[in-house]
Amino acid sequence: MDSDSAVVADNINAIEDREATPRAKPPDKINIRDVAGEAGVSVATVSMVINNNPRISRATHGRVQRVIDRLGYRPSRPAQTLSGKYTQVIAVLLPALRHALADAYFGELLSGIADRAGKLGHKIIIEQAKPQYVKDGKHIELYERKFIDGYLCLGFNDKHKMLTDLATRQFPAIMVDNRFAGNQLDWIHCDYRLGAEQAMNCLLQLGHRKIAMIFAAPESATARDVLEVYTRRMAEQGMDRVDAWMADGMFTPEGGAAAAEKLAGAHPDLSAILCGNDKMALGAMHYLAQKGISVPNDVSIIGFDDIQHLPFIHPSLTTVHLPLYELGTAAVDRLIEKVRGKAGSVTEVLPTHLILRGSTSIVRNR
Amino acid sequence: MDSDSAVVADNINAIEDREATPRAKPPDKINIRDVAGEAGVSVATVSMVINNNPRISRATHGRVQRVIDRLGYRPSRPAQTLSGKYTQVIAVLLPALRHALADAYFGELLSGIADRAGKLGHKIIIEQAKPQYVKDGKHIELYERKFIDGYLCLGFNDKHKMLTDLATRQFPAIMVDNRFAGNQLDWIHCDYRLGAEQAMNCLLQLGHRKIAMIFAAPESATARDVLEVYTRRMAEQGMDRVDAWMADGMFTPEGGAAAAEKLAGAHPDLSAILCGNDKMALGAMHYLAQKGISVPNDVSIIGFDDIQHLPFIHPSLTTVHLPLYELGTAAVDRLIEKVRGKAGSVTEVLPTHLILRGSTSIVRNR
DNA sequence: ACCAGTTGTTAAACTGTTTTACTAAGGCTA
DNA sequence: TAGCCTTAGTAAAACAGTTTAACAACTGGT
Repeated sequence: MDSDSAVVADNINAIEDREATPRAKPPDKINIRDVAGEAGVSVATVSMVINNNPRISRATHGRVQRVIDRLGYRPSRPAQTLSGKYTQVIAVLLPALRHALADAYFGELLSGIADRAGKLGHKIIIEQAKPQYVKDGKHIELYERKFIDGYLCLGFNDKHKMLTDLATRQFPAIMVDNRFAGNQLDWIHCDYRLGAEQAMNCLLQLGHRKIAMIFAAPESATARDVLEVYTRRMAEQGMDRVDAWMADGMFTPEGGAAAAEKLAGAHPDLSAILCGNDKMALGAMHYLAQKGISVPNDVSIIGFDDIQHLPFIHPSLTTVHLPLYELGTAAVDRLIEKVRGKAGSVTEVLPTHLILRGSTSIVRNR
Repeated sequence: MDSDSAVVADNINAIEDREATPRAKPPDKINIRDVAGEAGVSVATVSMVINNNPRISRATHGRVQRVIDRLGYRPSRPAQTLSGKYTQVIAVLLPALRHALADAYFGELLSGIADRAGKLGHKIIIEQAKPQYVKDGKHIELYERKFIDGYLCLGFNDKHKMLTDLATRQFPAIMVDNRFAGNQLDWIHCDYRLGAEQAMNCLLQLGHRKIAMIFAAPESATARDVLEVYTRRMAEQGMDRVDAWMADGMFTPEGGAAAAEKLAGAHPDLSAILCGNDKMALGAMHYLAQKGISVPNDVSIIGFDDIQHLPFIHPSLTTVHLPLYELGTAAVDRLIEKVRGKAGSVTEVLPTHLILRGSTSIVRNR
């Protein structure tokens, strides 16, 4: 009977299956061997077709590619990584700031990074380096367990000692928009010096001399670049004791407002304020408006960043444009080159430019 | 002598190594076999130690663990993934909005997702579903090439047809803070109906009847939930033709301002505006302030989201708090359960609550 | 006709882990 | 004391690719 022979067949199959593939695999999950069998070539050939190896002839390539398409075969990334050298994943490390993932500055950098990485067939993993995270050595695991090929470090400064972990181990890593103490790490950042010169040129040419500065995070090298230019340009104008003309605005609008209050209180005759970023400039403008001090008629304001989508700011903000998106794309390029061993040490600077808008005007005697 | 026998042993090892591994491997890269050899156990035992398998005795576990620590061994994730079932990575898909990565709403969701995923030993990959990305089928590759275990979809609505690709293939995926056409996908979202009821209760109890609404994205199910409650509650008050009381604010402050202008023009007697999110509420308030219309004396405003860090908003905004952070953590939990096969279909709602601040007050005859 | 060189393809080794089936030893019951 | 569970550990197969040495089939030169 059919059922009998079926049983026998089943038993035979069961034995053979036991020998060949103990657990039956779902037939829809096809691998490189299936493709090779179907195309009548070896797995090596299929692998070479996938990777566009020129050793394969056009004819074979086409034939195999057709089988791949027909079967809907997709190479397993974990297998490729295990066998090959790279993960095609890069980590984006952020500091433990509460709203880092909702920030215009990081958002612009991340857009550039994500777009470029995607275009180059890389994925990005985003991690926030919270204290416990660092204590557990998760940032080291990331590379050592072969999750990633390398790191992009955003928003860190000299205080973040965990970066030395990456430096001493020689992991491929690039600091984005900053430098790290003693150049232990490769870096690429906007030309904050140039930006500061552009801003100071603008204010000085408009006749301003009593220029205050709202800075933030002096533990960051690029922030110090700006401070240094500001200090020098002021000294050139005979203003030697600038310390009383500077206040920390903590990178936030509220901090900017508080700093503006402090500065305006100490120097009622100030005619311009240079701000370390747009958010602090926004806060300063808000404070001045409340006090009935007109921007730009009484006080001129310049920011840094040129963040998009500042809603309803009046007057519009004159600012130093930082090419953050381009910085993100360039950082990805440099990191991948570094991973591939094609790059020596990376130290690169991207030019800024001033965007003249409504918050600056010629100085007026007050 | 000891040194002699050591030399002999070395030679034997050298020969065996030559046979086993033709190319010399860098000695710093140690694997499970090295650990097994050093500890005098099989690789299986080491594997079981790593994974805390109870089959291993306390004594052996301790001995092997010590070797692991001494050698600084870290299991290779790609190898674990290849051999095992899971990648321990989840994809966060975002729509192709220009500043999605700099948005307070997404930022809060992402924080919850990132924190919870990290705590559970998972990594997150963030991808924006741009047209070309979808056309290339990258969103499908992500799962089929075993980059990830599953998807969290943020900010999508019924218009995003690419989600059906995930649904038809039965990939583990959860829509976060929305539903998808015909419930093809699992979802978890804030209780927008409840939020709308809370907001309407508030306004009605304050005596408001001429309540306008600034909505956005009616192609989104949760947005429709709010509209539906608004329409019903208005109808209960005898207000049947509400269409003229509604305007699309596009989720942006500018859109909110424009919508407020349109509504205030059509209904100079309106006494309150319900806004689909805080950003549009902000825009509406800005427009009203410019027109000399006082909030809340002349017009009450209620928003949705309770986004943090709205700088210098006066009066402070009464709003429906959405538990976005918690939603993010819950979404991760549900997705991982689903990946592990521990969950059936996921349809979950998280309660909202009203935060009463300064932008609402009792109605006043105008 | 023979040898060298080029081209295209293959077999086999290798990547680093998990898992399953098996074994040996020890303890318990009948 | 034989028989049967447990317990703790091992050997080997599987996972799904890449890489390389070797080889076969041509081509061209002498």
